[in-house]
Amino acid sequence: MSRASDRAYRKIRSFILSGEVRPGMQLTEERLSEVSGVSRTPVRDAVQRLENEMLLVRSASKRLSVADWSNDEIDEMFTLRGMLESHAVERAAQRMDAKRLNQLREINEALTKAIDQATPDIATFLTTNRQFHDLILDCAQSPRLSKLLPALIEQPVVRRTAHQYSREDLMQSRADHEELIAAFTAKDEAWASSVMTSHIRRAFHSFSVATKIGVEE
Amino acid sequence: MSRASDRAYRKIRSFILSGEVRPGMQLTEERLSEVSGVSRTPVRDAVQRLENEMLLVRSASKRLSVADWSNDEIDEMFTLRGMLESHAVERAAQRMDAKRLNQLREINEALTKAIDQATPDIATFLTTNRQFHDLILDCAQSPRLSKLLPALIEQPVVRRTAHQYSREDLMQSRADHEELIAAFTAKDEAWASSVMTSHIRRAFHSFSVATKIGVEE
DNA sequence: CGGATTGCATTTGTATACAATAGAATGTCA
DNA sequence: TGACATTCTATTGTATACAAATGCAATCCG
Repeated sequence: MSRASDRAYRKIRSFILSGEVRPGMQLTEERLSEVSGVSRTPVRDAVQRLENEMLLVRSASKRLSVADWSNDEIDEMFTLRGMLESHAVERAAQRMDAKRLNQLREINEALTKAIDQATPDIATFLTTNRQFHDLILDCAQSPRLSKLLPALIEQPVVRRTAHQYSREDLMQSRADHEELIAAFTAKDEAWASSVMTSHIRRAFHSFSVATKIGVEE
Repeated sequence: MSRASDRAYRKIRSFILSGEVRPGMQLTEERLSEVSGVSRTPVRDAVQRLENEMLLVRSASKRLSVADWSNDEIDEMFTLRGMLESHAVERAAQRMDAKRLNQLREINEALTKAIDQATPDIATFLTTNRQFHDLILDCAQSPRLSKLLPALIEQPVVRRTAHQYSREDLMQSRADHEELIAAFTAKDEAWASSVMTSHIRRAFHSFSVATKIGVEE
């Protein structure tokens, strides 16, 4: 059986990622403990984790609310993610082995199946896409990156706009993954790194178009 | 009066940074609560913060110990710090104002005084150096960077070897700061960014020499 | 003798009661 | 009426007791 603090963490996190609780909304620890069915102690653990991921924020008076990001913060989030994932992919290229390379290929095949349909299966796309990035992160063998990156990758704003992505966006993602695999096969760190940089920035562009933000009017 | 969890955090943190508790050393929450004079509840808060900064780690069985980093992890820590501080300095260059520019100049004058002596005042050097980087971080106006960077900057391994830095290292740091100020004055982000990149990498080199690590034998 | 197993001691995890504090509401007086 | 002080209330912070889990060592059995 999992720990109560983990259950609370997952529950609150899913509320935020799904958009069930809106950015800026005020929360109380007691309310969260009711919702997640555990006492305030493990809730406080969970809340602190979510604060560190910047999904929750505390006002000056320690009151709790769901984070509400400015366009500048979202832009920077993608920038940082680009820098760190490019770095991760360099490390991964140096440490890649045949077994994991095959796993990457399998994951990307699953991803291909998900989008090669009349109506792309976005949920599966998101899951397999995440698996792909997670496996790379695993290959990078860096505890620090493994701690920092997930908080930049899993974001409510991204999650909520995913279903608006065009087929071209999804196809391009798949192609990027293919190229990454090629770079890994060639053990070419610089190639892998540059592909990842554009992969992430392109994701930001798709996101911007989907949400109409990031374009000065 | 500060909160108990903050007092515990500062106390435990100072033990780690000063080297009073050694890397790899096992700790218990109860022992820490005795040492810091508060109950286990705020100690757990403090410990979670320190875990996030990777100064403390938990084993698979949730037992607590002081982090002990490999050379690879230290190298990467400097790499990440270089990437993030270079990014911070770009943002800062765009947002710099006259008042803060003057503050930077004052801080660097204080730093100069600290090292222009028969025996350089390392403690003051560390303090003012930190002030310099903190003020830049403040100018960058990025909550995310403000959360991530301090954990990369304040590190026990660095702190403990600081007194071994040569006068040349200290003078070079001062010169880097001067150049950063010049870049800020010229509002030249790229200049500022590149200076910061070498500034951090040079710091890693000084550190490596001081500790004899990072050199394959 | 080696390896699994059980029981005990240590340590972490959780619930709950209470203390401290910040915000809101109410009252008071010029 | 409006600014200020004063309760009152809602919320977070802390201590403590107890539950669960983990490591360790003695024990048992092959």
